Amino acid sequence: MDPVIAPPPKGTALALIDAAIALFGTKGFAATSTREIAERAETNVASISYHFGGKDGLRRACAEEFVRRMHEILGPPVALEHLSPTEAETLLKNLLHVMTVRVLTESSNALMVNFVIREITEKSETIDIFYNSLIAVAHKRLSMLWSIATGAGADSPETALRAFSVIGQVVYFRLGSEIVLRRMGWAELGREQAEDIYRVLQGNLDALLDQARRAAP
Amino acid sequence: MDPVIAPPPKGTALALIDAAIALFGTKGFAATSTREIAERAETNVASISYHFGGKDGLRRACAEEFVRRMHEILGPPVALEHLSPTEAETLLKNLLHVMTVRVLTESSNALMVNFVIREITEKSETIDIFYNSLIAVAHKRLSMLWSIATGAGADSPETALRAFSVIGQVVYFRLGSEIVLRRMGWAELGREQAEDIYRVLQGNLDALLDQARRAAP
DNA sequence: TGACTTCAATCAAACGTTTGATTAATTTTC
DNA sequence: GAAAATTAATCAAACGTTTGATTGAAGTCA
Repeated sequence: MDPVIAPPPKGTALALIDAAIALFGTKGFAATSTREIAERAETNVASISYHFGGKDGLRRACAEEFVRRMHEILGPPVALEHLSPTEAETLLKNLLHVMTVRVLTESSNALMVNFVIREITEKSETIDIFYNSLIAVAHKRLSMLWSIATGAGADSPETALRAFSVIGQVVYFRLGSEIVLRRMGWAELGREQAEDIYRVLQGNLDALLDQARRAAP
Repeated sequence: MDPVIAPPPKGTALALIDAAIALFGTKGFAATSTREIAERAETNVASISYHFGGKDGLRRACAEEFVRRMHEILGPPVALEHLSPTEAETLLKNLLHVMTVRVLTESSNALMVNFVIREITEKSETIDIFYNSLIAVAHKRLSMLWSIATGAGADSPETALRAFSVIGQVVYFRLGSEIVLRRMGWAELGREQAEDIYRVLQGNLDALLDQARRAAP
């Protein structure tokens, strides 16, 4: 089931992946030329074919690298079974905070998230990579935490959709940052602004938790 | 301030715009060739230069067409000043329902939204068109309704961010539909599924309204 | 007829990929 | 342990194709 885990790339291969993620994230896959990637990685175009078999192979390698880094951020899976509702709520808010602040402010993460969303909307073949080795896991964990914190069914469709709606808020602030900046009169989306956003999202989460607990105490 | 409103395109020009929105929405601007657009519009490539001055001009025309159609959907601006909180809440839910169902299920709208989000994340020059003639207006209306329904300050940063977070949920289900379909085990995102999603989003909205009213009655 | 629109044909530029040569380690052979 | 052979990696140059744009002729409609 689990694919063979290739060793993390180093040297030129890694430089190409870093350059590609940055460029794919800002301009999109099709709009980025192999020459541009090679130039940014300070190597020759032929390196792309040599290391990854071509532009598509590099795209796939970027997806795998993204998954690898996300797993580092998320850390090893925590045993959730014996958490109290209060503990689950704390973990839930921690998760939301990490997602909000790191995704919105760290430019490397921001570019990676841009890249992933593009891949998803373009229905690229890399979706399988993201889905199987990241999203399914992360969404399951989120649903589980929600379930423990509120008493709702962990596998109910409603819980699943609710978890997506929470993720969706964060993703939107990343994608629509250009719009948000204009509307808010912000010059940049830095730490301060991300905390402002988190405060609102945490308020939303509190409201949802309150409601859910009243419905299923 | 307001740009001169050109007459809505007809004939070949309109066919080109329709074809372009569909292709830009599914594959992205850079990945779509002018030949492909012309073929879908059942005309010659040269028509693009003739009618729009080039591929970039067609992109701009697509943005303007999107704004035009959105204004048709939203209808003429309603006077909001004398609404009761209950009326405002009803309008708010209507707005959310229209956004959710139409954006998620009508394929033409879905493609248009995809196109717009791409334009925004690519920081295309068309952002100005969307922002000035649509987003600023829509967001303001949403904030105003929220303000009337809850008593919160209409122009406070918190209200503005809250409005974005509500929009974000809908946008995410459009962009991430591929992921959502897999997780939910759905074969398609049709009317039935959109209503499922709306039920959850309306629940979210109810929770937010409750909380806001308790905070500022 | 005359203004508007569409057409096939053509262009230079940019695209992803491939090529053969070159270099510096690493392994094999005696 | 030195010489020979193999491998991994990088490079400049060129490949054939596709790109967006342009041209001048042909068609359309009032």
